[in-house]
Amino acid sequence: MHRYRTKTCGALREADIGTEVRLSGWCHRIRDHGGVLFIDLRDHYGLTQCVADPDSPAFQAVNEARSEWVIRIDGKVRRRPAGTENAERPTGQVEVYVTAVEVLGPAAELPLPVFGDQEYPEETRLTYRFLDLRRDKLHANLMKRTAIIDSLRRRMKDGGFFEFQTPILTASSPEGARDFLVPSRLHAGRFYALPQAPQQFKQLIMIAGFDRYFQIAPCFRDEDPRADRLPGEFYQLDVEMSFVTQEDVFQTMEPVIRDTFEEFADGKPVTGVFPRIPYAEAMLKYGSDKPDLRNPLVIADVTEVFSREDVSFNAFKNVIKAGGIVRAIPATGAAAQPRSFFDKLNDWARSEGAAGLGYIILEDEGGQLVGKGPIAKFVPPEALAIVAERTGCRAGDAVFFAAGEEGKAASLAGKARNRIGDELGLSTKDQFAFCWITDFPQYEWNEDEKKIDFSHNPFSMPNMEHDAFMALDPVDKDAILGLKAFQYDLVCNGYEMASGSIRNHRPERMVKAFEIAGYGEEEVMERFGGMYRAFQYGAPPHGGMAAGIDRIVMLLVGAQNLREVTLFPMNQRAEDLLLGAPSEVTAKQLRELHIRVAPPMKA
RNA sequence: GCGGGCGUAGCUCAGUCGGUUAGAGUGCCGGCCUGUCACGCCGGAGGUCGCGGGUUCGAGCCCCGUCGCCCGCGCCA
Repeated sequence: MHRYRTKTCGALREADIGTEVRLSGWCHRIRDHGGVLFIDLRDHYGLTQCVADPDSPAFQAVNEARSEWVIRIDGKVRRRPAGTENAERPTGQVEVYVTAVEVLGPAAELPLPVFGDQEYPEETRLTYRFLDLRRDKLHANLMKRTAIIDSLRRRMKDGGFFEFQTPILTASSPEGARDFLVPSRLHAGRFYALPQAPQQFKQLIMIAGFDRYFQIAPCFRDEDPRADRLPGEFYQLDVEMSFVTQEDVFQTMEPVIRDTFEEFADGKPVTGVFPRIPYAEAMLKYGSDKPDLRNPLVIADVTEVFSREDVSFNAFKNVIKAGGIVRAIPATGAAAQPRSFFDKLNDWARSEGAAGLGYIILEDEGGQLVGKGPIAKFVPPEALAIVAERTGCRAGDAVFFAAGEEGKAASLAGKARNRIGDELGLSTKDQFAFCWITDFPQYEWNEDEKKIDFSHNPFSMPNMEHDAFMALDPVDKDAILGLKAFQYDLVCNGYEMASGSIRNHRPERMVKAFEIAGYGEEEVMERFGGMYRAFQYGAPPHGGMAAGIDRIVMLLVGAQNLREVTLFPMNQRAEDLLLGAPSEVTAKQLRELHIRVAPPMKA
């Protein structure tokens, strides 16, 4: 007989009745009836009810077992007495009558119960992550994660992609986030960096001629986390293809993502053909470059309406005079809402730093559309009709207005759209609503530093014919800021799921692109010398994307936080509470690395 | 760095207007119980009310400070 087990705790069925088995696992629940004693023995595969009574030679030993002890039991499989079967468990028709017990690993009193689905504080959960991971929900989430990654990997391989491993110790890179640095022992004062993404490597792989690359790649960024952004490290499905247009990337990756979602969505609908929304349109209609398309509300621009002579609402007129805009957010059916609904949204807008959210309630009076509410009296019927037409609103609806500087008003309108949709229950939550956001601007204006910045990825290809781009005047701000790129995001339910671009693979165009953003040729050589050199020697047109694995899993298991789909996440302050990272190191280690610690001065 | 929420038994929480010895559930320990599967019943142990200071006859509760965690902002091409 095997030292520990002949069957797992999820295996026994009626067919096994009468056989002698050996099981090992954790004592999940113990029910002591004095004369008869039940232990639900748990392992990765399931639960098996084990029974002992005073006739069993193991009765005393079983009696001493406690929650989460790891024990081995020997026994005989038997049919449960009629009426005591448990239909909820695959093993529920049978039980094991215990004849021998060996304690393999006793457990102290638990700081975190494994049984039940109660919520516990993050700190406790992370400190005792190994216990937390034993719990049903988390265990299932992590298993789903591995299944999803298997599925993605299989689909990529079936699509003709090859999986490569790129370096983890690499050079500090040009991406926007802060790098994690690793001091070099052999080179005093120099540092490796952990990759924020394998961006340059995957492009070099294309230049090396491997044609189609993918990797389930760890990425490292030293930035503060959010519920949908893990501290420190996360995984991406990183993809790159040669001789492709943006359309090819969409055609290749859309089925991978859609089919994976359909496979794991438990029947929830998944977008069949992902709509493509240009960035500018997304900012107008949804006030965001990651719109939640489960929400049916569509924002409209009504700047023109509030500029009309017959509209006398000076608060908006002044905004428009100062170069601002007014956006209208429909609130379908909101006319029936109590006053507090409108006040709450207004208070929220103020808490977001806005002056407020104006609104008009649309009502029917004798067949005519009339406006109600604080600012309705400034908007005559003709103007109101235009607002109604633009927003698709009718009597019984309400319209909210966000006014201000263009970027701020659009973003406020977007957030208001989310809130209004939620408050009115307009979104069908149980679905996966995808879209591609396309035509991102190549550059954006950095107001703080009064300069032009790359708006997304410095390696992406400007959407402009080569000669025209090379002829661009770097000081022609309007032309530069109007320039679009072959740069795209994949969005699902308001989360950015993937981001990618067709790359700028011509060295002279790369230099030009950086020149526009204020980098001299020398600096480009210094910081991106490897890429620049590679582009000199026959670089194929190429492009790709990277999808956030953790976020995909989070959506598919319905979790609100990435920690629910990560084995050993760090806390909000990027600490590993279980193993104690980051930690201090010895003076010897520091000497070897030529490092001296200079702690911040205490005030 | 900033804003918000939280911090009371191993764990999840309650604690009224500032007033007796700080409670419940669960877990733990002991006892009873031969068919439970969130077993049931009886008893017991278990507290620096995050920490420091202040106001008060009296502080878990009020005030000031501080620490920790989470959420958001900044940040994250």
